Amino acid sequence: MPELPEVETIRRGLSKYIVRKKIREIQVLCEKSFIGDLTEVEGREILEIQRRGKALLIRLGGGKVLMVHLRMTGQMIYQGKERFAGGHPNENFLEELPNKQTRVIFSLTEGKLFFNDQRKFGFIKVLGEDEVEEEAFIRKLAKEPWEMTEEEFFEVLQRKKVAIKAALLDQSVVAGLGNIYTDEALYLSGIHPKTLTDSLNQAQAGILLKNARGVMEKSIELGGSTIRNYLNADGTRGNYLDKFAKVYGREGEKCEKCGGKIKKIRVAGRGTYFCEECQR
DNA sequence: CTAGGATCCTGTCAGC
DNA sequence: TGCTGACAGGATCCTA
Repeated sequence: MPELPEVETIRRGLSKYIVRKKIREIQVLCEKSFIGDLTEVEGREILEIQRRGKALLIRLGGGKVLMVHLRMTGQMIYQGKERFAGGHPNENFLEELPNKQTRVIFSLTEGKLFFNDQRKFGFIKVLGEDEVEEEAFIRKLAKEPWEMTEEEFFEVLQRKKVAIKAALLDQSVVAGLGNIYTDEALYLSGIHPKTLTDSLNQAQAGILLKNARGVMEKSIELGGSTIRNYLNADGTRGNYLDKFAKVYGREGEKCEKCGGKIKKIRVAGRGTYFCEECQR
């Protein structure tokens, strides 16, 4: 799924196009993708888009909120005079919509907003303003890397005894990291993904937190995985990961730092890339 | 507390 | 060409 940088990119991009427009009508093409009562949000104005970890909170008039979680393959695509697409990068960014993977369509006062989701793990949920903090996912969410001090991060890790990769993926430890940025941050920090959290010292924890911030900041600057960098200038397909990923998806390639081979293993149930030489 | 697996679902790719 | 299994940028739930 889209991780924090992609969700933030969607938040910023979509804000330009849909804030101050009204939701005229909602079509739910897949029941499980939309949780709640349509009629509570139809006719409402879109006031603001916020983000909490990997979740979007679309604030509406009347004290209603649409919580969006893209999970693995969710996408938000606005089509008005212009198109803005973000989330899981695939050809849906360019295709005529709706298509087979369209789950929900929001008709706005101008343009349409499509929620596409190949695997149907994502969802949009109607909440009241006062229900947001009680919502299960939001309630468990830790601070984002920028809101947390190095000491705080170190203390959380000290209290646990799990593989550091599993800890970074745990949204109650730190919010926003997913499978890619976790591998990248560990690589930059020279830490093996299976290292137990309580065996890291304070300096290592500090470096890791800084690298987690750094790698996501850089990705946000590049616009995450949006339509802008999904296409190369000549119209051919491109992978935005090529721009900065040092280990993710690079099994068998040479490590930039030491020339060692990049390996792929399984940690916390996820495919995990790392350099056997520099990450001990 | 932990690890590990299954689960939700669709699609693609490698290997036979 | 067709089949099969593995795997996928997430999170939760279950069992041992």
